[in-house]
Amino acid sequence: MAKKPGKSSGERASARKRIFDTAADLFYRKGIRAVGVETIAAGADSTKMGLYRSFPSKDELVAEWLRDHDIRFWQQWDQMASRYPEDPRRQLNAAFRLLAKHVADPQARGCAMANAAVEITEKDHPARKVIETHKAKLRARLAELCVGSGARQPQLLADHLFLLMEGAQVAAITLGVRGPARNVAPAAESLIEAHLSRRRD
Amino acid sequence: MAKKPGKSSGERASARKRIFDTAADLFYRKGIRAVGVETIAAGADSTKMGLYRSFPSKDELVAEWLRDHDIRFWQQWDQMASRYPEDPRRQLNAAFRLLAKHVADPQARGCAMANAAVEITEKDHPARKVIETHKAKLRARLAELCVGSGARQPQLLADHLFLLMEGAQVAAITLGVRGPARNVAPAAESLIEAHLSRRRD
DNA sequence: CCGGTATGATACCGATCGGTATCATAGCAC
DNA sequence: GTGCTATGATACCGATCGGTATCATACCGG
Repeated sequence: MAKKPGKSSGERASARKRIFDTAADLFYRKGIRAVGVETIAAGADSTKMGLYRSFPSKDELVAEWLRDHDIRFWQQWDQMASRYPEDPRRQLNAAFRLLAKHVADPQARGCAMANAAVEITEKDHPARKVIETHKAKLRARLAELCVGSGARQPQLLADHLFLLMEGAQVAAITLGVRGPARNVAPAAESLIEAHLSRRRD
Repeated sequence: MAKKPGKSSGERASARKRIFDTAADLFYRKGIRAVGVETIAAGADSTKMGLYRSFPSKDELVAEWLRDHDIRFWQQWDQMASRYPEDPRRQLNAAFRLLAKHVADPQARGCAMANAAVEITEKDHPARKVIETHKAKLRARLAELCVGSGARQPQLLADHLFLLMEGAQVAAITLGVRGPARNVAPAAESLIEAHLSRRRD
């Protein structure tokens, strides 16, 4: 059996959890390659040896981080979707409101997955398939909602919306919260409407 | 006086140029932090010392690379624009065709500026203002064209198109040429049309 | 009390990082 | 020729990289 906190508040989390959380924070804020394992360990009040007792390598820690990000992402997504059951059009809308909220946070620095894809160029890095799977799933889920919304060309609309999502995240990095990123929701709305209205007649 | 090649073909370029070109290639393909100065020098058939005779630091070399990228980018842009004088609508169209061609190249790995923005998190890095200036200018030029095209809300349309551009570049990295990136041109067309047509009546 | 499990501390490994100092040489202008 | 400029070669610097080995200790369930 693992740890049962016993008393609730003052309990110190496991070294593994502290290291993982610190790594997640530093990787996202400073970048993967910019953060060394020693820095992570120190930030977690542990040591490099402590890190390597819980994770086989830095590369695997990175992959672990992104797997966790993927899980949390879809938890949020499903929770959002469950608020508008049987209404894919509203789910689409809610997804973009969620995204808009995220890119409006001055702390935010884009999408962890996409940023990792930029930094990691080795094709055999364990994080690469995590990233690709995540983004492929996002594309597919968008397509589902576009089908459900009755779009004329649902896969095409899904791709358009996908581009907006990715663009908003990177635009938040380069031009900040006052930049184009803050207009991502109305952009999605335009695109959706254009794809729902009959073409001309 | 500087180098006059004299005979045309077999001439070896200056060490500075070889180093610069090699750095540009490696930074783009492998990432900035993933490439050391020694690797650059070796790839240019020079030495680390040769690199530091032409560039004050790696950070400055990076900034120099992005400045050069900025210049070439706007040269291409202006050349494209000059093919449709007095027709901003067609210029917009041409810009997205140019982008579509770029993201269709399997060699491409997104936007050098945006990728650099992801990798460089130090706020005082000399490359950061290059990136920000470049992207702000892109946003402004798009807005000009949207005004000229008679959009109802030109700045808003410009931001929407900006998001598509950034999104296509990053989507090309994560999901490749067969991913959503290849549909960026029709996405732009939808957005433009939606902003040009009267709202409903 | 005993024995595992988790953890910290420290020292170490070879490799690479960005950056510099020094010496030699090749070409070109005068 | 004499210089000056550009370049290569090599050795070095302290710092950090990812990763490991070893020792000690603290806790916790039997």
